[in-house]
Amino acid sequence: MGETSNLPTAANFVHDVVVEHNATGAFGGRVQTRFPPEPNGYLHIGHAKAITADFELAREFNGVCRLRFDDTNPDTEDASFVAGIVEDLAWLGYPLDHDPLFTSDYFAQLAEWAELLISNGLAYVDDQDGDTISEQRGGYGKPGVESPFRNRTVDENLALFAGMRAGDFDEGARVLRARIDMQHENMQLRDPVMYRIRKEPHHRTGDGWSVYPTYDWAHGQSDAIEGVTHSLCSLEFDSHRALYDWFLDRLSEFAALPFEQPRQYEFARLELTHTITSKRKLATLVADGVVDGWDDPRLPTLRGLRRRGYPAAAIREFCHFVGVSKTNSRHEIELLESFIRTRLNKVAQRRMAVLEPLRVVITNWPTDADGDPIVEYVELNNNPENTEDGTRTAPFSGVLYIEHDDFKAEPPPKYYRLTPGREVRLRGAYFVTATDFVSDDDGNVVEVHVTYDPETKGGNSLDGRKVKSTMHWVSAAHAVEAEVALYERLFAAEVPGSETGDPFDDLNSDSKTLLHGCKLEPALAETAAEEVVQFERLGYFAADQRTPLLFHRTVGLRDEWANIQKRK
RNA sequence: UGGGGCGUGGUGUAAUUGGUAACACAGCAGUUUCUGGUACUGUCAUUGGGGGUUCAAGUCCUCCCGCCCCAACCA
Repeated sequence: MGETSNLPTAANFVHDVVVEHNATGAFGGRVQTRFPPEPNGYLHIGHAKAITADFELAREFNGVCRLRFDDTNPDTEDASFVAGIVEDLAWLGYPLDHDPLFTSDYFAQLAEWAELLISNGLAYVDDQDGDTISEQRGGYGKPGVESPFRNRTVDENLALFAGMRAGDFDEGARVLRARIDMQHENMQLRDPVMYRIRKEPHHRTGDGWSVYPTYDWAHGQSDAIEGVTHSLCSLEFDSHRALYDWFLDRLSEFAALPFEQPRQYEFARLELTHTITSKRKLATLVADGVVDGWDDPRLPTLRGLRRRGYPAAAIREFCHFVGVSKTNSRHEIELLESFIRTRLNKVAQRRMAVLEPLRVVITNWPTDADGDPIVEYVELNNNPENTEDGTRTAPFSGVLYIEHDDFKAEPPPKYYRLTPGREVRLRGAYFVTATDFVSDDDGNVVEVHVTYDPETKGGNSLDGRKVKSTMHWVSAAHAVEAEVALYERLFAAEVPGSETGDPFDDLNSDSKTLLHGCKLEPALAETAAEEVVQFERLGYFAADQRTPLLFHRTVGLRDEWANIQKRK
């Protein structure tokens, strides 16, 4: 987490609010936030922004931020998500220093407070069904209609709510509603539902409850119980703030709240181009097998990004840079990728790997007494950005693999690489000149013949002669075979669904390419699981967490040659 | 249709709170380079629109326009 604090100050209006509060003595200088996911899915990049906003705000003011599971809906929640979220949070850089909190731990307190509101005529049991209640709510600019059950006596309400709690009624038969104002211009205040009946067992409380608090009734009260001061949430809860305050205001009239009343602040959620952050839609992609699970490297889930090789620190830096504001916006995925590259450029070890191999024979390479090509070992830098990472050695011999794209029988304009008659450098080894090539029946080049200049050992010419390009290579006799997964954007459109309204219409059917028979330099066989290395000239690649010799392309290098080709 | 939020370059975020538009990404043009990588240089907006106040407005006033959110017993 330390790195983040070294970044320049980014936009954060909540930060400014806290500064203001501290200046005026609000909350006694205390800052407490919370990250409140519902355990009904895995965390994604959008959550990363909320997480950094919550945790970093607390950290900056020496406050505390705690994880609280907002588990008020037994229909959708699952214990496996609880564990997954805790794990992802730790990976992101926020390991828990406390047992996670659960809204379900406050169910008893919440119910007690609900009875307090009932006793003061501020809540009532409604026997109508959802459709009726919804109709009576009215509409924007249209008045609401009061429920015929709105004026039940306190005793009747108390008895009925007790019955709801006892499980006397079926799901949907009754709800507890706040008694506010059916004509309120803010629809949220038109007698919102506080409790509904659910018979589904809860992942923690089991069959202990048959009524469950709604988000609105649970959230502010949970914040108050914990002593949260600044309760951050996304923009769409803006209209809920009045309700958040109403509950707390009323409650504080009848009960002593343990802390000063928390306040809610809304900020814009993080949206990125070429991807989606809807939990429901991500779940659909997983369920339909469009991707290979929640940790598919194409997904914006934290576990997907992790598997893909995105460094947690880079994600944090990105979130910090993006800041906290109220403007609805969508960041270009390229910005995130630039943070990934910047970080990886500093730390990733350089290696040579040939993804689409083309056989190269050095026709003048010397042989030993048995007639076999001799083998030399060349020394290579592990990381030009950090000489302390030292060097390694790679075997070089008379038969090699180079990238198929690195040879063209007929070079296009501005092509610097190998082509008949041209001399190039094989990184760290020798200058070679293409003399000939072999094609198959379809005209595809299958082998290139070159001659090498023994005077250029190590990759430099004695006469100062320059070469246009330096290419990576792998010795055929020593190559380690591997699989490499290449990823493109999961969604072709910048804004998935912008045309048809359905994001899935913009799914890119070619988002994954699995390459077999890739040739790696021997040092790559020792790559640790999850380590990200740079395949020189190609990009950053992450070793799979479970399968050895499987690499995922994290992100490509910036590629000017690709831009040149695109322009044509 | 009522209420609320928001509009600065291709994208996102700034602007000492009225003082002459900054940073990053992307793009383009170059320099350096044993990665067409990195690094470095240059270039790329007059702030949704109109009117007003002022020596001075992205910042204040006013009218208009546009986008987003709210009528789940989801969160």
